[in-house]
Amino acid sequence: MGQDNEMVRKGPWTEHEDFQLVFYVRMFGDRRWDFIANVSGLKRTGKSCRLRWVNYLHPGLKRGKMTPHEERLVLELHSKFGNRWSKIARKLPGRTDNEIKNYWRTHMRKKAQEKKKTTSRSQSPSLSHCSSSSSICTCNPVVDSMPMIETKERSFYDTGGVEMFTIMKGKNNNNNNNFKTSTNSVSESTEGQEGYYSMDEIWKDIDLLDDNSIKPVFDPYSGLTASLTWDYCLSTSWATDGHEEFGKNTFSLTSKEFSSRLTD
DNA sequence: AAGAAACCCAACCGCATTCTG
DNA sequence: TCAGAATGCGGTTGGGTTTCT
Repeated sequence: MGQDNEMVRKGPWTEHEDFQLVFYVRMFGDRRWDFIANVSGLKRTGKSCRLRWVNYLHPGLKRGKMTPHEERLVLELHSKFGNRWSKIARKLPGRTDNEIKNYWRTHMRKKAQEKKKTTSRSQSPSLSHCSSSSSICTCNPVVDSMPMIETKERSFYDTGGVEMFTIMKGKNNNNNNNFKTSTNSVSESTEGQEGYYSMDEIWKDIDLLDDNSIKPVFDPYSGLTASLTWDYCLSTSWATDGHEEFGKNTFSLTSKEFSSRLTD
């Protein structure tokens, strides 16, 4: 948290920041956020990086409207768990707690209230237990039968952290397929706009990093296609004196340096 | 057509929990 | 075992967009 004293960027993320974050998460996994924040050269807190990743950049995220099924599930799960958004999100693959939370605030709460009203009016006991209140039982076989291991459950967002790095170090990246699980466009509204670099494209580029020994990286800002060998990254002192030192020496780049260094 | 209201969602904040040395 | 750091979570805010009047 030493970076708190430095100039810390806040507010909306730029595409270049996104690209950089994805790159470094891909390299180091999505665990050590302060470390990633440091080595990436992003002037963001680890917390901010994590949030951006979890809520926007994660490859498995669904985008777009909730399906009726998801909608129903949210309603039912909320009746079971209350405002435990992360818990609810785990049952809705591709949806984030933030997304569900926002969705609930706008759509569902209103619906639930309406439902409650109509229920109380019509005095229908069969529906009353599934209203917006945080009652305990769902009585819903769909919800209740869904597999969820409470404790050791692996987070949807977890891409593997150091484990993944180990795999990459062995240059066997087959396991990384699960890293890119979605071809959904991240931003439907901006898709196709000129100059907009969608997450699809970012992922496509980053995916290429896995496929070739010389890895092309397209920097949306510089417009350069750079090449970076993993050997270059991995031949440094990663495994010896701790990640931080490695990171400072090798990856502490500003945005511009980031793209230009890659072309070397 | 313009202003107001409602909606949507990304991002921040603070607190709680877990991890690590 | 304990303190500090890191991470996770839920609540809230603010700005952009869409819909309504």
